[in-house]
Amino acid sequence: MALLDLLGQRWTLRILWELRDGTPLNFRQLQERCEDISPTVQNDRLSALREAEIVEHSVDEGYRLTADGQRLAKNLNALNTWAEGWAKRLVK
Amino acid sequence: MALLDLLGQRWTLRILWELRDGTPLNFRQLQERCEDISPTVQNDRLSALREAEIVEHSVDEGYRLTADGQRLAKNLNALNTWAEGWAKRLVK
DNA sequence: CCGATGTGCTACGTTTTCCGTAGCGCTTGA
DNA sequence: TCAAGCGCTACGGAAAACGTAGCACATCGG
Repeated sequence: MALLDLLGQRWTLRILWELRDGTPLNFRQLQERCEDISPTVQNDRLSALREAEIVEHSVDEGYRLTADGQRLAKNLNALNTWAEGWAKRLVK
Repeated sequence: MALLDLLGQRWTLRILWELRDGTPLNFRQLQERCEDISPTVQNDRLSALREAEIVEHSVDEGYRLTADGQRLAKNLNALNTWAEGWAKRLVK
């Protein structure tokens, strides 16, 4: 599972999470959303995601998911649905 | 998303991946499956996953997914289905 | 032309995390 | 009694991430 190597790095999932709804974000917008990410790591992750053709960069719009990336994002949404129920059960 | 903090650590996804089919593994078996994980980190992750009630430990059987964990694992399987097609597209 | 602003991105010293190896304390079976 | 297996930990070195500052470039108003 090469995917696990990619996703199992700090911030990778978070970046995909912030891009999941399809609206493009530029470098600094993404940085704000991710709150405490350093630009160094952000760029590392974006490079890897672009290499993997999950994220693409348009000069005038910013970073956004590719078609593949959007399919992946759907899985993240499913994951989130699960996580909401899980979080409730944990608190109780 | 507290879940992302948990999953976005090295080895966490991999551990879940190795436990996904439901058969329990003990500490050393899991270590073999994960190949290069150090016991320190393995124990850190297992502790966190047990805290989150995603993984549980039975003395005579080993580590296995909880009911919640199995629901999570289904999402991982879906992710894997996606990843297989994705990997093919990348190579071409 | 010239500064102000916004872009993606990088340099670099510090901090945090992870790794690798060895081995502990405990239980079980011969 | 003692060897083997269990979960797990100590600890020094290596790797990754962080935080801050700022670069090079493009655009736009004056």
